[in-house]
Amino acid sequence: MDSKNRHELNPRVSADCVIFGFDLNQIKVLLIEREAINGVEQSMALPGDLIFEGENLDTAASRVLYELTGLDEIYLEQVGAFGDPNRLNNPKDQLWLKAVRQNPTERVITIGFFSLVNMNNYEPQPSSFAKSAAWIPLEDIDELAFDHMEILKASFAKLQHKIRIQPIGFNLLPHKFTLSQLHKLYEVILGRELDKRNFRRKMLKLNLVQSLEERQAGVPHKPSQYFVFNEEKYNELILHGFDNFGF
Amino acid sequence: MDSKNRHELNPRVSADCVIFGFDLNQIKVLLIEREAINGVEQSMALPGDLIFEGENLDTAASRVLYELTGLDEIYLEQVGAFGDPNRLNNPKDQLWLKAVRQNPTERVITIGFFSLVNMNNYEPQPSSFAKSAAWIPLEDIDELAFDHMEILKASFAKLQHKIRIQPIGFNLLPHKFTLSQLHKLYEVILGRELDKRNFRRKMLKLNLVQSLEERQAGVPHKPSQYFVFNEEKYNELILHGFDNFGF
DNA sequence: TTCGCAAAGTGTATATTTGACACAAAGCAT
DNA sequence: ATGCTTTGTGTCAAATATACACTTTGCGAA
Repeated sequence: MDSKNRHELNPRVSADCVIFGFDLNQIKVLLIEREAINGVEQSMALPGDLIFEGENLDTAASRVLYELTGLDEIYLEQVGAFGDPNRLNNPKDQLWLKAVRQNPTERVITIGFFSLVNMNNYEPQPSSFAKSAAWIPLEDIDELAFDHMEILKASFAKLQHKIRIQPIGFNLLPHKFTLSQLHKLYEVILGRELDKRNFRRKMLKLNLVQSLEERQAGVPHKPSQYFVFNEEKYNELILHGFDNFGF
Repeated sequence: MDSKNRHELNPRVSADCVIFGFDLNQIKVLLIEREAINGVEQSMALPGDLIFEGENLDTAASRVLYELTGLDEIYLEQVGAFGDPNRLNNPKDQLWLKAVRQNPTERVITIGFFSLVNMNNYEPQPSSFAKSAAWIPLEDIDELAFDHMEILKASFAKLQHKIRIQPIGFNLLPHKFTLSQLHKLYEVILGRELDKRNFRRKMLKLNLVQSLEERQAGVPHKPSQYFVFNEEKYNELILHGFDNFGF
C-alpha cells in the first residue's frame, strides 16, 4: 500500500441493479437512458440509487427495483461491491456528474445486484430516477456508464453459474410456460445448444415442472403442453441433497 | 420502503477478512482478540480495517492481510457487502465501539473477503490492528463481534462451493503435500467422507498434481509420496472447458 | 529379530448418467 | 389435400460414479 493517503474513506454508497428479462428469444437488460449533456450523448446506465440512512443494502435494491418497475417480491441477489477509485473517471461520466451532482468528485461505492423478472409484468416507462428506460438485448450492450459494464458482466456470469445449480430460471418465465421455452432459456443463458430430448428427460425426471391440462392454442403447428414450476418439489429435492442440474 | 428517513447514507467502509488455514486435520480461522472493556470480555473478531481514500476494495483487503500476517500474494476473494443498519447494535459491540471510536454510532458498511493461506507461513502475533491473533478451529466458533459470524458463514459456504469447481484448496496446503492430506482437506471442507480410491483416481486423472521423487520420512508407516500442484495444467484444462471436479 | 501397528497404495465390477441421433404427430395456412 | 413448422418421443454406446478389501512399507516395541 502506498501510504501517501491514509485518510479513511467516507463515501456515498449506492445500489445498482442488473434487471434481466427474457422475451422467449433472448436475454434483455433493463437500462435507463440519460439525457445528453451539452449535446454529448450519454451512455446508458444500470438503474440505481444512493442508499439511505437506516436502510438495508437489500432493501435499497428492492426499492430501486420497485420505484422503477412497480414490481415487488422479485428475485434479487447481491453480486458484490464495486469501488474502484477511478470508476467515475471517464470523460462522459465526469461531464454527467458535474451536471447533476452537488459534489461530483465524491467517491461512490456501489453494491451490485441482479434480479430476474418476467418481462410481461412490466412495460418500460419513466420513473422517479429514470426519464426513460428500455429493455436492451444483452448482446447489444457494449458500453455503459461508470463501471456498470463490469457489474453487468459479473452479474451475467453469476446468472450463468447459478442457473445450473438452482432453478432460478423460472423467474424469467411466465407462470405457465412450455418446455421449449424453458429449453431456449437455458440455451441462451448458457450460450450453447442443449439436446432437446436430453433436456426434457432431465427436467421431467426431476419433477420440478408439473404439466397442466392446457395446451397452446392458435399456433400453426402442434400445440405445446403448458407447465408450471413446482416449488415444493424443489425444496424437497434440496433436502435430499440436490445440487445441480447437470448442464 | 418506509420513507421516514431519506437522508443519503454517508458511511465508513471497511474490509473484513476471513482467513482460512488448514492444519492437516481441521479448518481454522485467524481471529483477532479484543481486550476486555470494563471487565467485560469481548468476542473475537475478523481482522479488518477501514478503507482509505483512493484505495481499492481489494487492495484494502490485501493490506489488512499483509499488515496482520506479513503475507503477500495470497488467494483472496470478495464475498460481498454487509451493511445491516443494526449490525453494530449488540451490547458488547456498543461497549467496545464507545471505548475505541470517536464516533461510535456512525454506520459502517463492510466488504467481506475470504483468503486461503498456508498456515506454516505464519505464526500468530500482535500487529498494527490486533494486540493478539489466534487460529481458531472453525467448528469452535459460535460467536463473533458485529455481523462477523454472518460473514464467516457466507465465506465458508463460498469456499465449500468453490473448491468443487476450482483447485483453490492447494492454497491451504504446503508447496509439497501428500494425496492423503489433499484428500483430508476436501473431506473437512465438504463435510463428508470421500472414498479414498475414487478421490485419488479422479485427482490423478486430471493431472493437476505432479508426483515428486521425494517421499515422507520418519513416519511410522509406509511413507507417502509427495506431490506439487501443477498450475499450467490447470490453465490448460480450463481452456478445454474443465468445469468442476465432480465431488 | 520379529511382530504389530498405522497409513499408503492399488483394481474391478456394477449402476447411473450422459450424449448422440431421427421420425411420427398435430395444427394451421394455402 | 398438401406443405410447413414445431412438438414430442426411445434406444444404444460411452463415460462416469460408486462400492468395496487386501498388500505394502516403515517404524517402534517386545
